[in-house]
Amino acid sequence: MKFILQDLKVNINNNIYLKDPESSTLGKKIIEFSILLIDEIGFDSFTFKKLGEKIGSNESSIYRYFENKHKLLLYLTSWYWGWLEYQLVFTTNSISDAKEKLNKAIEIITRATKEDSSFSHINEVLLNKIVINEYSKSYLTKEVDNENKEGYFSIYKRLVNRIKDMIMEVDNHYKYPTSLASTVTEGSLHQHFLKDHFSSLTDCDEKITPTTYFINLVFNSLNNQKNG
Amino acid sequence: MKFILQDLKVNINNNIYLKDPESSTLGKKIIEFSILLIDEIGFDSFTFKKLGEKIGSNESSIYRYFENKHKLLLYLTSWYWGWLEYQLVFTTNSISDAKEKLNKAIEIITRATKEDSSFSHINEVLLNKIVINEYSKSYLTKEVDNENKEGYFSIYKRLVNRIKDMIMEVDNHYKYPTSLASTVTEGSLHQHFLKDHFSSLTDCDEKITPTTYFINLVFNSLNNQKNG
DNA sequence: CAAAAGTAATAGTATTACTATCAATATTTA
DNA sequence: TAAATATTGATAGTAATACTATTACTTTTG
Repeated sequence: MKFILQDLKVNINNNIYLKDPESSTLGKKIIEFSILLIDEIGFDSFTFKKLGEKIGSNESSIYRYFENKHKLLLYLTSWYWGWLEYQLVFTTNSISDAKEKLNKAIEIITRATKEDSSFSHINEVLLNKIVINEYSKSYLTKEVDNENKEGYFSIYKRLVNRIKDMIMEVDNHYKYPTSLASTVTEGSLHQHFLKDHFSSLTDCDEKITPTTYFINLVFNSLNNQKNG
Repeated sequence: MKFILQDLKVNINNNIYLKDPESSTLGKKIIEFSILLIDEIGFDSFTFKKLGEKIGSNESSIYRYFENKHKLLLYLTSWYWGWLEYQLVFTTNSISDAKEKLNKAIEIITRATKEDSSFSHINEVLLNKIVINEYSKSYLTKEVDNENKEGYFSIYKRLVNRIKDMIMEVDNHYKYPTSLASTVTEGSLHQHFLKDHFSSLTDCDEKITPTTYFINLVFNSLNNQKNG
């Protein structure tokens, strides 16, 4: 898997950036160190000036790649969801049994990223943490409808849609496959957050993972005589 | 119900404010118009200066009530959850059947607020919208652990805990009552948001409400032979 | 080797997020 | 009712943020 992922280039809507960060050394540095810095100080305190200091570059150089830090967050999170989607498709592709396939899919989207694939400038473990802590901020804005129209969230939407399709493969009488898919995707981030900061609001801990919980939740709902 | 709610004073952790906004006319004006203004321009663009202009008061006067806008958001959302908790307790109190009780509880926490009770300076319909759009921002911060220790989220935690208890009353063998309770509470806000901005990520619309979806989700999981 | 592209440095603006001071006005209490 | 006290408003000021513009230097490429 690692070998194949080496050639992965996530296709990100090119209106999110002004200049493709993958196209230059500075661009890659911006991505690499923005992940480290956002993880370190949080997105709210993160500024292009601080990032510039960190990479020994000028603030104005960073502005040539991204209009503002919001767009950078959209870029990072899009990359993350694209990376997850790749794993999802790659891993579940060969599974013919619908239940087994869905089971694997839930596992992939709900697990914590534990290993940095280390071939690239992107630290996936930290990026996963950033998505848990900051993703909501990318869409809880007054501009969300415009940005959605522009296609800034299309990778995420495609991912949720894939889960929905797998749910329907298991039970095409279940009435809420889309909501269930979005509940698992977003709810997983939330359960991870609760585990780290509000342990009294979750059953998840070292033993019980969000994966365990969500697999149980989903399969309880599917092919269940109560759901009709 | 309205009559009783008239005397409601939600008990908010007094470290959230510098001076109790309920204690003066200006304080109440701050609460009343901050709800209108945040709904109008969003929390990110909201500033105390703009609020001051709106209520014909000085920026510095508002700073005497709240340290910053983050604390004001904590105040508003705490009030909202306290108000919901009151409704929950009041409405479910007399119900003896555990399933019926849980059903009613889910209804209360997942429904959209449609009517402003209009007795007070607080517009609950708009406040509900603010909670949907902005609540996550109150805890997705680097300060969350300290603020949690200070008790800034205790009303929310107590509410989720009440749902958890009701879930356990219905099925005390179910393994994830706390996660299910937090999934419903947070997931409900999320489904409402999706309904308004990402309709392709939810089955909820005018006909299917988040209430319908979550009641189905919860009762499929409880007393289900698969859940063991 | 010259042109083009990319990057850095500097400077500058408007806004934000406050703090401090003092005067004016209301309210409380002796 | 006068004095004391609390509350609010006005003004000013600071440091940081979120940019934009210009110019010059450096590297790549044709």
